[in-house]
Amino acid sequence: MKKETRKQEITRVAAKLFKEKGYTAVTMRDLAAEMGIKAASLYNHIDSKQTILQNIIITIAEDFTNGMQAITSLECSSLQKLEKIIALHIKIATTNANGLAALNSDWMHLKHKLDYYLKLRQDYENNVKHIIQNGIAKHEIKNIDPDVMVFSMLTTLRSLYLWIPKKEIASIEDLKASLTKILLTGINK
Amino acid sequence: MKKETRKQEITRVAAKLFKEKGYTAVTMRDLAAEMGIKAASLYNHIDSKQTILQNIIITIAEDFTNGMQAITSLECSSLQKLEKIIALHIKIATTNANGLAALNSDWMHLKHKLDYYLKLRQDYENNVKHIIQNGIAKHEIKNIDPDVMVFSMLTTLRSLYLWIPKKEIASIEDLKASLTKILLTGINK
DNA sequence: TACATAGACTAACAACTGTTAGTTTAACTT
DNA sequence: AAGTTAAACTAACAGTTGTTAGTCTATGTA
Repeated sequence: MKKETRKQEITRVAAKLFKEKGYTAVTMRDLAAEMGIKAASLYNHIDSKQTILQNIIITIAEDFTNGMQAITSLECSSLQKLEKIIALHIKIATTNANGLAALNSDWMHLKHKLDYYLKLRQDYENNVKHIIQNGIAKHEIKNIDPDVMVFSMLTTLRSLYLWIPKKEIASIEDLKASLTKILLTGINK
Repeated sequence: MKKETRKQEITRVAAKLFKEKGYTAVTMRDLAAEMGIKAASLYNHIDSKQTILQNIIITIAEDFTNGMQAITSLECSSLQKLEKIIALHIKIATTNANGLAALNSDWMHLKHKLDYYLKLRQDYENNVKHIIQNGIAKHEIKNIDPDVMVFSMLTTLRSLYLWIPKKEIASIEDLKASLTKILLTGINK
């Protein structure tokens, strides 16, 4: 566990502020004050406000993409894959709740990387949908509108960052169990 | 159906812009341009940017509160009440998707009415939780952590505004049916 | 016709925005 | 001891922000 660089510290603190007030509402002076320095000093470490947002969001989006890649290449049932997806979301939400907040609320403020982000997101959703469609075809999953299933499941999982910080670490396993039961037995055949 | 006043028109257009970019990122000049007038002219109709946000959010929050009050006073099973709650969310999301977006993303930018909003929201959540707890006590609902159930159900319902505008009006009834099945058979005993 | 009103306009404000330039200071390296 | 560097600082910039004051114009009413 290497010591955090100043740049990483700024990114982490920025994510926290973005979660509280949103990207646009957080000024570089706010961020500097939270770091205990002046706004101009931030620029010794980072290029711009925009690249802070980029770093936060793209890092997480790629975490999801990599996680999904691992899951799709598994040889297991659709339900088991969905279970892995739930675990992936819980993992990332516990690791980086603040960053997830920025991803969920401020992605539209991305500039250069907006299209890239949207592609990663769309690919991810398509993967979830294919897993569900496969499950329906193999009679593992109820024959309900797959779009509605994807929506219901992903909106819950995408909001975990709001929820997890309130729970103690010990109960994360319980959360995973409850959530799996709620999300999957509703569609399990 | 009375004709929309200029003030209502501004509120409606503001909600649309707030949905796209968020409250802070939308300037009064943006809003004026969308209305086809100059920023200063807006002030012939509204008091401030803040009161626009207030009107949007508090109106909807009170719609939810009133809807919940009607539901809690019903004499029916817990599952039927939850079904009514799903219907309430779909109703409001179809009526005012843009306003819901502002409520979900920009409530923290409320000033005078922030505490009032938070109270309405907390009361609403408590009501949902009580309905679920009652259902568990009466063996209508599976004995899973009620907090996780409330979270899962409400985050899905609160995100409907993102989803519904993509669907045609004809399929809203289908959506309601699918969503009820997904959300309720997962917890139904 | 005379008048009142609604609703647009221009001009301006003080405060705040992200960012740059140039400088200082304290800690490591040689 | 001398030199280098990381990382803070002050000062300032050009543009943007919400909002106010005062003015003009068309429409409806007496």
